[in-house]
Amino acid sequence: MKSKRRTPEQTRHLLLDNALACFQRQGYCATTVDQICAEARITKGSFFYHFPTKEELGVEVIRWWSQRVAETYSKAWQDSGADPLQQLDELFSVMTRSTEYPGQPCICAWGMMAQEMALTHEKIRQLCEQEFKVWTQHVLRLLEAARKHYPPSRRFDPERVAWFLNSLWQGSMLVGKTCQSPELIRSNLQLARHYVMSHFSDA
Amino acid sequence: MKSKRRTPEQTRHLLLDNALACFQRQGYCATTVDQICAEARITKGSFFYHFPTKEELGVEVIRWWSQRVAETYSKAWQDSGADPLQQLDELFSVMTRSTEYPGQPCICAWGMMAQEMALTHEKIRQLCEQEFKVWTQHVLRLLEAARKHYPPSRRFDPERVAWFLNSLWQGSMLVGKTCQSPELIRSNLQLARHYVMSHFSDA
Amino acid sequence: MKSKRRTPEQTRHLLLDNALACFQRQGYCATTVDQICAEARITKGSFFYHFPTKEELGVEVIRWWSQRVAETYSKAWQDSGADPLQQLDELFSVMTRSTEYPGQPCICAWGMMAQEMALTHEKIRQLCEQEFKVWTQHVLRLLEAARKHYPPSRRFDPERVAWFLNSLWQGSMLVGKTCQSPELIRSNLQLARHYVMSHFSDA
Amino acid sequence: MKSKRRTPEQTRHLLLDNALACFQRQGYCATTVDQICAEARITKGSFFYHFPTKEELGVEVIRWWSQRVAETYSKAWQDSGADPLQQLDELFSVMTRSTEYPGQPCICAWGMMAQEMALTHEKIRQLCEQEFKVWTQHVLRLLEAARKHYPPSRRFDPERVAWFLNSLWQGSMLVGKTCQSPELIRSNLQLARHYVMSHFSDA
DNA sequence: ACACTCGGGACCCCCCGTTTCT
DNA sequence: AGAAACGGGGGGTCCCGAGTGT
Repeated sequence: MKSKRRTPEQTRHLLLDNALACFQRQGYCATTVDQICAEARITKGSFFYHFPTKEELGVEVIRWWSQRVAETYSKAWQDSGADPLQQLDELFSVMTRSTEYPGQPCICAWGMMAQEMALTHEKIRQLCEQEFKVWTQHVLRLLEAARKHYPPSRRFDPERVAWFLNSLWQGSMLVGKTCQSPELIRSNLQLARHYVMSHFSDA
Repeated sequence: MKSKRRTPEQTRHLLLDNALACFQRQGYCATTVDQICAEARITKGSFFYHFPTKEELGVEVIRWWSQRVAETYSKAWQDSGADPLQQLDELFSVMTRSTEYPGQPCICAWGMMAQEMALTHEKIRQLCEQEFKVWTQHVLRLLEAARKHYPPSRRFDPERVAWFLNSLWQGSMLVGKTCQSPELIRSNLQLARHYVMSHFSDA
Repeated sequence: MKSKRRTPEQTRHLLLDNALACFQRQGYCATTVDQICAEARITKGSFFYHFPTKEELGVEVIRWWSQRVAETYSKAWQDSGADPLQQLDELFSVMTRSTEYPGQPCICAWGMMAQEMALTHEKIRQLCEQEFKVWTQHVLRLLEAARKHYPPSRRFDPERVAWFLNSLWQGSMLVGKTCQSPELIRSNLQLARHYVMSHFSDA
Repeated sequence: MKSKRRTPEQTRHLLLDNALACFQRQGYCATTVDQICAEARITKGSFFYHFPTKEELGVEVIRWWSQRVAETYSKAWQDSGADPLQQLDELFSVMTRSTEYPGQPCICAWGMMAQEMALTHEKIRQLCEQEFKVWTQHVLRLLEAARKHYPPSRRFDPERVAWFLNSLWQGSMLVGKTCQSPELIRSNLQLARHYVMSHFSDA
């Protein structure tokens, strides 16, 4: 009863992990299937058994990243009945923490894929749009919960604010990477946190 | 004594224009030298006369874009002695207006190049970083001028706010393109404008 | 106690049938094992259980085709003691009839395989040569029987005439397929029939 | 004043020559672009400068072969005012001679391409059909001229006879190659020659 | 014995960025 | 400036075998 070296699922995960890393580093187009295979120590023949085309891999990598995101934000997203402002705080904490991995810059796979392919690969664009929407929806939910529990100091549209945060977050990662400055991202997050909190009369 | 159809400079500009358009649409890697030449109706031999390598073209396209940006923002950037808050307003107007070209999405060449190449092409990264800094510096100058003329309603670091705006702007274009929603960008700009103005007691 | 859907022999026949059809349509090289399996609704794993290599399949397909040929010509080939000229007539009838399947052109698997592989796959070549010889031998036998019963109107070598017929038949299928004209094949067969018959003083 | 090693035309001819040889030996599908390039000592980059795709090369090879055929048959085809029967004789001589190159079997590129691709590559099929027609037309012209000058010993349709010869010729090359017997081809040609001549009362 | 999933590597057609020769 | 040539991959396919189950 000897076991194979890898289960098919492990092979698939290996490929997705390495593809994700490559896409985050170099982008989709600059990453070759050969490179992914080499880094995953898997042959191309095997690669194309699991994924029909490179583009389909791109789709799957986006979904793969969505899973990671879900895990990362799980504490902030969960419908725990906790204090909404505390959950908003947790949200910013999660984002801030993801800038603190030493050595590797804070990069969103969705943003990478979307930037490169939004205008040329409709399917990818739609998928990224949807993921952005899901992320925004979570924030929106938190903002609405907060507004219910804390009298807003002024009128505001939670959905617009949620998209504002989404955009700021994507832009921060882009600029932060370009300037090699995680601090820049954290600074932006602080300002954003203050901006968001200022909508609620916490006192 | 027949005159040439194009001066060398015109050829160069033609290539830069077409390369810029391609890079904005598809990104750097997905754009081939052939494609640029075909769209510019210029031969490859001629291309490599004007640009030693594709990467060098990338560098020049970034600079080319910088020129366009300078023209676009000229009214907001200029040191006109005008009212700083009015100039800040003009700044947001310029950005908003650039989302209103029908048919073509609002895309920043710096952001495109930076997203794809920041981690792999050091030279490009540095150039983008610098362009970001220049842009931010202009905003910073406006914010400081405004703070001088209008008593700030609260303490704030103009530089951090300037980078905040830069990031939001980049992220808005990225997300707006992905969601095919220029309105989203404009909404973000409105919120950002309000956020910035709220630092000054305008009354 | 459920019975299997297919016996091994059925599986094998299914593969041979589909391979034959593919080879006739596209030739050996252009046909992939994948395609054969897909059309036969059998997995590749199963394929390589029944045939060690693709080339070996080619060999078997040739034999498979020989069986069909034997059945088709059975009435003309059989040593029935019938009138030789009538049997020669039957021979031409069989060939003519095989051009009349509507929709599918008249193609010989031997000719397909031989044309593609005679110079590169010695084993295939030998097999095709032998099948050609068998076919020719049958015709030769008929010609000799006819010569015995009907005084030849002139001297001729039955073996050479038999090969002549073989070649004409192969060439007719080739040209007929190319010109999408079964009529062309039938015309050739008519002329050939007349040519053959002219050797015998039918009285 | 040094000259280039090859003119572009020479390069093209080199590729066509080698491709033709490969196609005749192995067929279209089994021949790889790499192989052609290697045998022509030309790089792949250069190959695809001259031919957009392999299939387009196939088309050009057919035309290339047509040129050779035209040269080979020039004496028989030409409208020389010579005796038609003598020209028919020359026709058979040309064909017979082409079986006598020692070492290399007598193979027609049209027949090779048509056999492999008639049912799958419509463009190739049409081209082969047309070449077959041209060849047949030449024979037809000779037959009609002969009929005009020599009282036919019996009624016959020259066009059908011409196609008959075409088919026999193609089939002879196919079978002759398979049986490694140029003699077989020559025997067929002799019988065919006699068959054709028997239509005219030469005496 | 028979069937199927998964993996492996060679290589196929084509393209890409680049250089060389006119 | 441009036509032609150049290699080195790029994505994808192909034939086949190893391992597992029935």
